[in-house]
Amino acid sequence: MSTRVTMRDVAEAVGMSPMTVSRALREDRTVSAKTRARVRQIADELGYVYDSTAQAFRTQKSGFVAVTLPSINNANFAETFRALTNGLGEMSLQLLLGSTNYRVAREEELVRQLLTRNPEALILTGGHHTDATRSLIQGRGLPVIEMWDLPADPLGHVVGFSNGDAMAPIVDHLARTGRRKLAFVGASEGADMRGAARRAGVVAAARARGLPEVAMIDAGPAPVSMRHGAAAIEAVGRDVARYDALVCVSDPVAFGCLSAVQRMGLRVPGDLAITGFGHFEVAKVSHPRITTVNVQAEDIGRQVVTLLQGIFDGEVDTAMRVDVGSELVVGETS
Amino acid sequence: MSTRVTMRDVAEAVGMSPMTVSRALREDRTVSAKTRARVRQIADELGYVYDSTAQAFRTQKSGFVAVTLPSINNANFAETFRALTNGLGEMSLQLLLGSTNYRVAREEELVRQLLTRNPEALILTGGHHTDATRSLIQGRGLPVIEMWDLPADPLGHVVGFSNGDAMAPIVDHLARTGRRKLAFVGASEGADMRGAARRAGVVAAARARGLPEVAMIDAGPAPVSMRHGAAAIEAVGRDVARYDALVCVSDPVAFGCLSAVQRMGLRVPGDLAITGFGHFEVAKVSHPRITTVNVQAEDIGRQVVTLLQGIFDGEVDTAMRVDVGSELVVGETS
DNA sequence: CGGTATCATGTTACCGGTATCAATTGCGAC
DNA sequence: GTCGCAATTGATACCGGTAACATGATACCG
Repeated sequence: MSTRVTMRDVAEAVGMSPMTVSRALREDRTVSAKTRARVRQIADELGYVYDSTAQAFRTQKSGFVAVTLPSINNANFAETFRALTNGLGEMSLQLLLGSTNYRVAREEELVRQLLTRNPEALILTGGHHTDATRSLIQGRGLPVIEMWDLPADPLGHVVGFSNGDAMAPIVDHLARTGRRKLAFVGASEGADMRGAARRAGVVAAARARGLPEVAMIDAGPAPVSMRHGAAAIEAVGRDVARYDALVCVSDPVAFGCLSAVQRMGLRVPGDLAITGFGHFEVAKVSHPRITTVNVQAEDIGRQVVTLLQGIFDGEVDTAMRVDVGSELVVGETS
Repeated sequence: MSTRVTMRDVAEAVGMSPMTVSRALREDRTVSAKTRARVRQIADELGYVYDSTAQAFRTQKSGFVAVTLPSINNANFAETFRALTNGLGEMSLQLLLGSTNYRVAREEELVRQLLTRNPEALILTGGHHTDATRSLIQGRGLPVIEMWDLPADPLGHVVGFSNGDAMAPIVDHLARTGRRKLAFVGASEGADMRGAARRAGVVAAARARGLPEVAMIDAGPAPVSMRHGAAAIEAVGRDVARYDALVCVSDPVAFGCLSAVQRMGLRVPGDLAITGFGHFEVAKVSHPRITTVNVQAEDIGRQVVTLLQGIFDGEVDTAMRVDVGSELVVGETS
């Protein structure tokens, strides 16, 4: 069994102390250029691989930033994640990702697990958590950022937008173009809190505009996607024509609805308007293009990075609340 | 500064040694049930959080399995990832994810970084790597699994399918239904090796069936998705009608092509057949449904888990090669 | 030329768990 | 009561880096 190559081995080969090797490999300028080069070369020759675990242990800095996402199969979250990876990578931080499948209980378990890795910050998607999650997080000095939401009672910092408020422009737009009988298509009440907030936003906006009560079309438990939207409309059948507009919880759901409606021979937007949420690629590409709301997923990631930089540099003392906003993008389905 | 709660603190509070606390928290049956319960309770009261870093350091087992994916914004990879998360979670292993953006140079950097975390296994998507990556990996005892491909010269174990061979049934199907003038729509030569393999598979199959040379429609650098497919077809314009069939590198690209073609007023499959790859949701839901190839992304994840179990249990000595296959799914676009 | 600043390197201890082996206790059998 | 064995618990060392401080060598100053 060839035991692994450590700094000590490199040091011995170089004829210097482990400390010097450590410094050399970290580009410490107190080590002479000559020594540094020699250490590098010999480390390579021996196939030395640095042990981040030991470093994390000794320095009590893991180099990890923990992130929870409801689902990794979501273009918007993926974009945020990519922005985080890039931004934090430049700060030599590595993302430790966990996916909650839209369940707060799973989130709790995940946070528990992630915390044992001693992350330097915790980034949660959404603002709803179990009490246990909250108490797990509180009290440690750990910076916490909730994103993709603007919770009323945040755990720490917040970078997001109001899922409820974001729906008002859609309802406005539909009302202005003469639609009155709206139906909301989304997941069943329960796990997806951002979806629920959007639903509530639609209901409130419709009331404010004096529209009739919004009908609810249930697409099943979260996460809901294209096929759930299509199946929900198929279940409703041609009765769907009794609505003026389908307001969907997300673009994939909207696309599912669009396909199902087209399949029935109804015309969009002639017979029925359809709107989505999230500015997913499918909304931009589909025929007709789906009216949606752009939430600037990438910007959320970038803002989180900026915020974390400020936190690590000690420039942030109070809990920040960044509203990245959202904007209506009118397509061809309304 | 309230220094963190350690096992020693818990031990002191309980009035026992840290060793006993360690055992109690790990459900070691040599600790009496009474002691275990007391330790648990006091640990909770003190807000003790276990330190996996210390454990990883001492035991030299990180509890990590490193995974590289080309892109996390891909439903198929996401499905594999989910299967891995679930399966490995049951073995108390945590995934350490990195995304390569379809670039082998980025993969090299990523592998280097991941290896410093001392993972217990390394799972790579695809079978093409830089020489440096290969030499980084070789020689350590680390189990390596390449997935989503069947490389000729594997690094270790393999769970995947042949991207080239998977295209033959598509070409067969198109040829049988009278299509002769095929065009392949995919990323430019370069980064995406699985895409290139698919392209080569189409060219080879077309030759074998005596079809005319396959035309190439370039959708730009990888990763290519819906909008790149659409843009590529828009660039070609109505000349696209000179082809019988568009064979696309993936379902999202196929969907982009479909939309663009429909937008031009051409009929699918009347004027033109379109095929995709990957059995993405969009292929099942779009109107018309896209003919595609099902690659069983989830099964790949499950097989990798099974394989890893075998490896950790010492039941696997030789390099395994698991072909999960693929199957044509005929839709309405051909 | 002595004294001090600067640069390069070394020594020691320690981060928080756990493997290993030793010690103690409890209990039934004889 | 004593012995033997199992059931518990404890003591010690160690995993591989690096912070903090110490040391030795060299340069530079008046």
